[in-house]
Amino acid sequence: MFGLTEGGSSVLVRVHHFYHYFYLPVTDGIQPEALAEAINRRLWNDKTVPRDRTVVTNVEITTKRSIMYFIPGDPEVKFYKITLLNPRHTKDVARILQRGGLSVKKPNDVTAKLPELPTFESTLDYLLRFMIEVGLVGCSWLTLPAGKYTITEHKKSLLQVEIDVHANDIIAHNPEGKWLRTAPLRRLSFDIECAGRKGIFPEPEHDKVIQIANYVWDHGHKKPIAQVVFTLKSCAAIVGADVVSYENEEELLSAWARFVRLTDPDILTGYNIVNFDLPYLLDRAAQLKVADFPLLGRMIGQPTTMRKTRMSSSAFGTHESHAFSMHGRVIFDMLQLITREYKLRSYSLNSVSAEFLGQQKEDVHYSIIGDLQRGDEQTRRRLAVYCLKDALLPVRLMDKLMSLTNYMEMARVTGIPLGWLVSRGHMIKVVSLLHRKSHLVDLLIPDIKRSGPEGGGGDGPQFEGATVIKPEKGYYKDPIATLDFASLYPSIIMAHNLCYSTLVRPVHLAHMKPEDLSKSPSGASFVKRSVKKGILTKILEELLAARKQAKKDLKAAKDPFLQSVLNGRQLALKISANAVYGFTGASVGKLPCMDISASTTAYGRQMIDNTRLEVEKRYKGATVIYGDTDSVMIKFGNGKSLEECMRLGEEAAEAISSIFPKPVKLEFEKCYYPYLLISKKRYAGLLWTNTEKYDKMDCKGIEAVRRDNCRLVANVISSVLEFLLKKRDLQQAISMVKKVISDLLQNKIDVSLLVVSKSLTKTDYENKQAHVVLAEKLRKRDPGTAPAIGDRVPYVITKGRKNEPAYSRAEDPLYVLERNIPIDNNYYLENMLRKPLERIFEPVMKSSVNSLFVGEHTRTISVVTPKKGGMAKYTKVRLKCLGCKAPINEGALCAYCVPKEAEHYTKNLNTMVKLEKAYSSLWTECQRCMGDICHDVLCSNGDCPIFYRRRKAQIDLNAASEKVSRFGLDW
DNA sequence: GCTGGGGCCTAA
DNA sequence: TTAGTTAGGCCCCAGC
Repeated sequence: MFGLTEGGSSVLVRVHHFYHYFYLPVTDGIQPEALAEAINRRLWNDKTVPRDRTVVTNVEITTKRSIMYFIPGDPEVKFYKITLLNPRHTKDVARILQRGGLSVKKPNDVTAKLPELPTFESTLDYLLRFMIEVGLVGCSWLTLPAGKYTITEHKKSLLQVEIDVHANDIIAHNPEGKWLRTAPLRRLSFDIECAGRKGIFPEPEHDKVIQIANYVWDHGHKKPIAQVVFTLKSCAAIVGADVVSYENEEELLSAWARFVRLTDPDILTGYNIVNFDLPYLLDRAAQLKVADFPLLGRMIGQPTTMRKTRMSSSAFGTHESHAFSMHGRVIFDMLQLITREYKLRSYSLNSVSAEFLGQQKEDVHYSIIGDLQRGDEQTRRRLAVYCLKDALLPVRLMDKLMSLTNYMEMARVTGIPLGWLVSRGHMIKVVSLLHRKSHLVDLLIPDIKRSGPEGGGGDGPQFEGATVIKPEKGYYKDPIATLDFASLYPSIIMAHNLCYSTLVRPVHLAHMKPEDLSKSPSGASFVKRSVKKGILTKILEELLAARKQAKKDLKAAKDPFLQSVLNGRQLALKISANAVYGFTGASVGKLPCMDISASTTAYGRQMIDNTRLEVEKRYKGATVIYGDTDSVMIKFGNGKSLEECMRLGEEAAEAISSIFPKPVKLEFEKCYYPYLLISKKRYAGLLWTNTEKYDKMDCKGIEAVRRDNCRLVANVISSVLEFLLKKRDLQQAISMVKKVISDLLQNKIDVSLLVVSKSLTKTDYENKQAHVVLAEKLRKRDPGTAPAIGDRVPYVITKGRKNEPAYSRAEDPLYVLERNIPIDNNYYLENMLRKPLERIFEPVMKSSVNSLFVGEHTRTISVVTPKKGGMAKYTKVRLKCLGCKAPINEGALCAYCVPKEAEHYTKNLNTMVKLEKAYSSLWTECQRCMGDICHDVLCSNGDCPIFYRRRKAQIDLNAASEKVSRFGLDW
């Protein structure tokens, strides 16, 4: 175990005498010793282990029950507890028993062949088994009593203290009271820069690592311990940071690895370090044969290794990733964390920093990095400042988002180690909770057979889900009350005692008293809690009780650090409670049980139906206009005031709650007033929780909150909704839309607002799609920077050739900007803006919605000649007179316009001056953003609207000054 | 021009 | 070696 003492010294605790084990149901007549011998012999014969090795050290008979099914009379069952010397062989031993055919000697000397047998808990991780048995949860404190441990003399690790202890002597503490606070874990945040060949994205086989910037910052401290940047070649001094320069790359790498060992962080962080910085460094060091570089872990002489992984889940999507063996340090990549926890349009460090920290960073394109490196110590300093910022931002994000605090609390609440929260999915949390609770009451968890890839699983839904009430679409000027079931699925599981351990199989139903049973609407039977309380019920009750307590403590807490810990805890408890239902329904999981999940949703469907009936029965003139899963939206009648609506909602929630079993609770939470209901899962309204002032505008499922359209659409829809709901001014909404349409058709909209981004989710697609086709195109342009699976691909739709399909007209926004490729404005209007606008205006407009899209404002302005494709290739661009656009051969004006030269010249000059001003103000804005008004702006941040405007301004300015120069009046 | 299904993303 | 669930809207491609 790696950790810290109260005084802040780092400690490695080496735990001895804890052996892994699992269970097997007893076969009559087979003695434990004989079973142990048979298994060991089989392992020798199979040459799994050499003959001098004893794998199974002990088998004993214990009395337990399986967690699966309630059996009439709830009889105890005998199991062999099979203990192994080394957990590594658990799988081999379990497999021998599962397959059957093991020859075991009976006491009467007859040899019996074991049948195929189910094993129990052999897949439980050894580490988790240890923690459960000792009562230890992740990120918690433990005591080693004086005299019960020894301090190791010959250390094998980098930690300050190394201790040997017997597993039985460890005293674990619940993270409460005195043990609530967390240890000040040391974080090292780093970022690398690399460059070599011009214009090519760096590859570790060819391109050097030129800088590594670092922040060492203990969690909970106000200031960093160190800010260090390692550079290749000299670098001018940076105030507040240490600069260490090397002439040779091998030395640089070796020195950084030494720095890691010296600062010895508990947590390694950064942005995309898992899939870029760390693999790059390890590959590069291998290439250069820097032997001591991989020694980044805390165990002396144990190098860090890396392997590629591919994780996919419906929750996180598919991601190709890397796994590292780095003992004693948790790799906490902020990119990974943020993609998991937040749904954003873009996950670039820039965009994420803007979103959460309100600050941008200079985004230096990789092609410029090489030039800065090849310059002098000043340009390298420039790069180092940039690199340091990239190392700082991840720590800032971690603190701002409370990521570490929240994750540590999640580790405590679910009992798993911190690192697992980053490297594994949601299921492991429930597995841990299930094992912990089961262990206390002698229930065993079966190892379920893995069905093959095409086995039991399959693609479609495995059971019926929730009800979505058919919406009465429209715009409601009356207040709409919303009633919600609080924690619906957890409360159903508790109310009906749904659990693995309470499920009764059909064959046993006849042997049970009917009054002990309840049958769910989906047909499964469970025993009532008076007979046996389910494990899931217990887990959920404890989670919810703990959450109540955490919220209470949070209110009472004065210290902001403790407040954040407690807030993290109540959040973790809520997430964990909600994960239980999903776990039972995860068909490819550790312990799926469709009877539980299908019953849960079936009860839910019944409850929402009943709620609706009750509301409409009890309140004359009330209608449930919509509802989804756990909520109903009620219109109590015409002309009701907000106060009345709230009072009725309150009353209805209270009254109707009583018809459901405890702890189910229907709550009145809010009113929508006014309310726009577009369709199932799509609505918007002003949300009121008091009668004084609305809380906010709430949008669900509408384009304004979706990430699969461009910002222009989201912004316009948001504004329209604001006009309609807040100001209730249809005319203003209409004129705003007309203005946007007019701007769009006249090319006045920023490219950044037209960028669409979609996730690349797989490799083989059936149909062609814009983001997929573009990703392929980009791969051909530059394989190094092309989007990978799991990335979001940004694009704009260009004009392209005539009749060219939309998917092949998608183009990289930066590419479009640089080459001045025309954008298909009409496509944006007709295919992206029109339908969403129609859907929103339709319920509120008396006249035809079509009027929005015809008229003066839809006049198109002629656009620049396409530079590529179409006929442009074959036509030579001819000069045109700047006065009357007549073709001319040279100069600025045709013969007719020459007399007015002074006038035309002044006009063009004024235009140029105006553009110059616009450009320079954008330039200043960028300089301000990068925090340096003395240097060139190097930023090319594809997420920043200013960047697009600045580039566009530059292009326009160049065109204008080109025109002015054609007059040949060089002053 | 219509329809079905793939794909994406969201609600809960 | 690993992955929480179903319901549902809507855009676009592909095929007729």
